[in-house]
Amino acid sequence: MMSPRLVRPGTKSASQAESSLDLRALQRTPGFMLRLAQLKFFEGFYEEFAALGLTPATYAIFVVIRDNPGVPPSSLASLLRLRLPNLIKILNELESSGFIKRSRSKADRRAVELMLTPKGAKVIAEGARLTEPYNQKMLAPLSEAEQRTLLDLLNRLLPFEGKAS
Amino acid sequence: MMSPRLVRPGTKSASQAESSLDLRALQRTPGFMLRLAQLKFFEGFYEEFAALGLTPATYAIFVVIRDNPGVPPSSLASLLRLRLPNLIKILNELESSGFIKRSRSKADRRAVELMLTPKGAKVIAEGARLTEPYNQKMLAPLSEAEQRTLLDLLNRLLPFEGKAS
DNA sequence: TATTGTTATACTCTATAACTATA
DNA sequence: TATAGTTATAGAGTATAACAATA
Repeated sequence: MMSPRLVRPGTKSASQAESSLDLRALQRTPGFMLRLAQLKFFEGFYEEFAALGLTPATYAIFVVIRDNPGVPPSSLASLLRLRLPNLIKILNELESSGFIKRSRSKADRRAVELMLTPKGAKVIAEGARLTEPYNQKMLAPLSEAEQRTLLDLLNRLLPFEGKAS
Repeated sequence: MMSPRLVRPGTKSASQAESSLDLRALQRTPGFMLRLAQLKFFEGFYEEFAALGLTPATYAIFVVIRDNPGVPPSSLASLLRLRLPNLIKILNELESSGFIKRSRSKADRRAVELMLTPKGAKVIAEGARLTEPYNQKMLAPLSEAEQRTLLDLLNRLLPFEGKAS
């Protein structure tokens, strides 16, 4: 050991323990706080949905196809803010695993229509049952009214095509 | 061209135009909305701060070192939610570019103390002047009261060591 | 010629293992 | 033995370019 010091053992360093850092500037930085919040939600997601093999990306893909059967990959990509080639790679895996199927549009034979298979519908149905408890766990520090406010503010912040709920 | 149709030209597909998709489930999903919001802030950041060569990561690093001179890499990493090896790589670049300097702690010669050089201090000072207009631009759809509410809710959501403002 | 989907590929970000030096 | 920092490296996520089929 070294000479006696005023901070308790377990702190990182006498001069700059983590708990004594000045973080006020970052706490007032919305972009930084949004990043931390998103990391929290994604880490929690992997824990909660790991058993189903769902990732945040595949969860969102399943939900959009479920609610919009026949949606083309291009719409799905722009909606989820994924580049089309990156989405295609995921769709290839989901199709070869039997969760979705592709078919060619009769009206425009370039276009692809995406559908859930029964297997895919089953997975997202099971995932949907985990969604509420998961969201409640992540949002636990906020009251129900505050949770609604947060969601509303996020919706208003984003330039969505369709109007928010 | 094909036979007449009811939707206007320019829409993606007669059956599933983007603007007619049902997105309500995702809009009620906080993790998804947080991801979109964070993407918006990061894309806006790169546009606004590109001239200074700042990224969201280096901006945050500069701010924490500025407000906490001597902070060790390990504290910085856990604070910014970066893995230490990944932070070290960034610190190496920042040091060899002359923005920060490392020195060994006298009390514990394993520990490194990070400081801004005058060059680094100048960059973050210039960056700080862009911060308010940038945040206002990103948060424009919200009133000032709503902006404060959003920031407050995000702070309350996160298990911060130091108390929020 | 323009659009949809696809492949190939490169680049950034993130994660893990192992090493050095100091304690 | 444990800790702080560092290196090397692998993996995931994201980006652009180019091509095939269809309009």
